[in-house]
Amino acid sequence: MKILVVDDDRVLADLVIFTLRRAGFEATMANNAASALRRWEEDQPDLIILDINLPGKPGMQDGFAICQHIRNQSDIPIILLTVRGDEEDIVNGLEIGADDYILKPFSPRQLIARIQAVIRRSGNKGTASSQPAKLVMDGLEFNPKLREVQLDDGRKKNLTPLECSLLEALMLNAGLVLTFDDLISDIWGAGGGSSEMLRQLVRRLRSKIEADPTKPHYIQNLPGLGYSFLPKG
Amino acid sequence: MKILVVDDDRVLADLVIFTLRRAGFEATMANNAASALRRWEEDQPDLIILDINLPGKPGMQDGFAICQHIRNQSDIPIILLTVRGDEEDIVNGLEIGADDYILKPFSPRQLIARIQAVIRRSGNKGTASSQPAKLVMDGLEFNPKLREVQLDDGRKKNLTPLECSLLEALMLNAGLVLTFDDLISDIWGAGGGSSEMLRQLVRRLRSKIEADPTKPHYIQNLPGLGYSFLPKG
DNA sequence: TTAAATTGTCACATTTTTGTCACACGCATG
DNA sequence: CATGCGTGTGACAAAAATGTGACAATTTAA
Repeated sequence: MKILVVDDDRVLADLVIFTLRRAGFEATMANNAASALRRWEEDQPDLIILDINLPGKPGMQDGFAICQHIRNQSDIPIILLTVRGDEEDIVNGLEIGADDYILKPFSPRQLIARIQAVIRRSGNKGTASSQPAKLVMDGLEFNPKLREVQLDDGRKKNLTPLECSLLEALMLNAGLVLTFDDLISDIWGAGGGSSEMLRQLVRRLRSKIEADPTKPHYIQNLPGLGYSFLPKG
Repeated sequence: MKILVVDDDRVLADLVIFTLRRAGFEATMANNAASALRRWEEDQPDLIILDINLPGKPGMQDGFAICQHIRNQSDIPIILLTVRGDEEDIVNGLEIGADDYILKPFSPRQLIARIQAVIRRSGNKGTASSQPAKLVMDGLEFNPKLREVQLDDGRKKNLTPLECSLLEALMLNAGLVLTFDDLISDIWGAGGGSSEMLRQLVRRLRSKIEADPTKPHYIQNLPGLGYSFLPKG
């Protein structure tokens, strides 16, 4: 999975690149519009992270223009970087075809979560190597591709797309606590979702994978914190 | 852990540096805005302590501007230094992204405690793969991230958010005496809390981590002084 | 199109956490 | 001994967080 980071702020771009590489992505960088377009054509990335405030010559290419240009040629996922407060930019960006946005400042974990959410939503067309075919933990076999789980008693259940996202997020971070906000932005992406929706989703997933949803074995709640998959590890 | 101290008052800055180094941190200093920005880029500190009253040329960079600039580029923790009374500055500072503030004058212990609190809060947010930090003392393992303690007999207990704050404050200052007021303002923040609430909290925490809450081993009371975690050492 | 599956919303039950009150206990002092 | 002070304890109420069921809205498939 190759990712192109476009940002005129080298420090921030470096930080993003570092985070991406640590998370196992290939990452390249462009610091201005011209270089961005060149990289886009030469490197053929699978995803683009684009600073919307990219400065351009008057009337010439800036972040929006790049976004539009690329969107006209491909449906490659685009994630916008923008500073808190420029809500207008976000709306514009999403309208011309960006897939998600991230507010600066952001935490590395947020960044990775968003990227994976976007990749998942846009259908995993990339190399299939990024995700393991099957997640198996404590008797629970989960096949995200088939959206199917096999319980420890052998029964199989089909999951809905959202249930899948949730279980995937939880199992990929098994033993750690994911906050409500982590999960919400992971599952529904920018701005979407609510804690109410998450609670329902958790309920529905539990009813499918837990032997007794009243006393959850896999998905546990840490009051005031969030949810965790097999917190004991 | 590298810390950058930005303050135009050299005497105070020296005192802070001295305190930090004694506590095992690397520390560098900047006495004006320009130097602060240079250090920020060159030294790549992990945390910044910033005097909000930093004088700047009219219309040019002062403490706020630096805070904002840095925050736009990174989510590095920023702690503001401000004199008692300038509550407005605090609000402004926190709004543009500072993580905490310390009122001057402050005790060295307070300073270290705040720094560790901020590090704990903002650190560990990193990749989901990072190991949760653990505090281990005299057979008691405390994982603030999971809000969980493991007793010396292997049993695990989940702590509530407030219980966590209390245990955190106590363990980070193990061997020292924390007064009621120290603990109250640490747990409930300025203005909140009461000694009654603290006594209840201590009771509830003891009932979870002490083998015999009647004869507390970890959390001891020093009549007239406050509480202390393992006062003997 | 209908019907089924999926997702979202609302009202309310249940549980967990936190705060408040009343009182007991030890201890020092007059 | 009585009194006051600081602290520990238990019971209970208030508040917050989470779980649940019913049903509406939406999407999907036939």
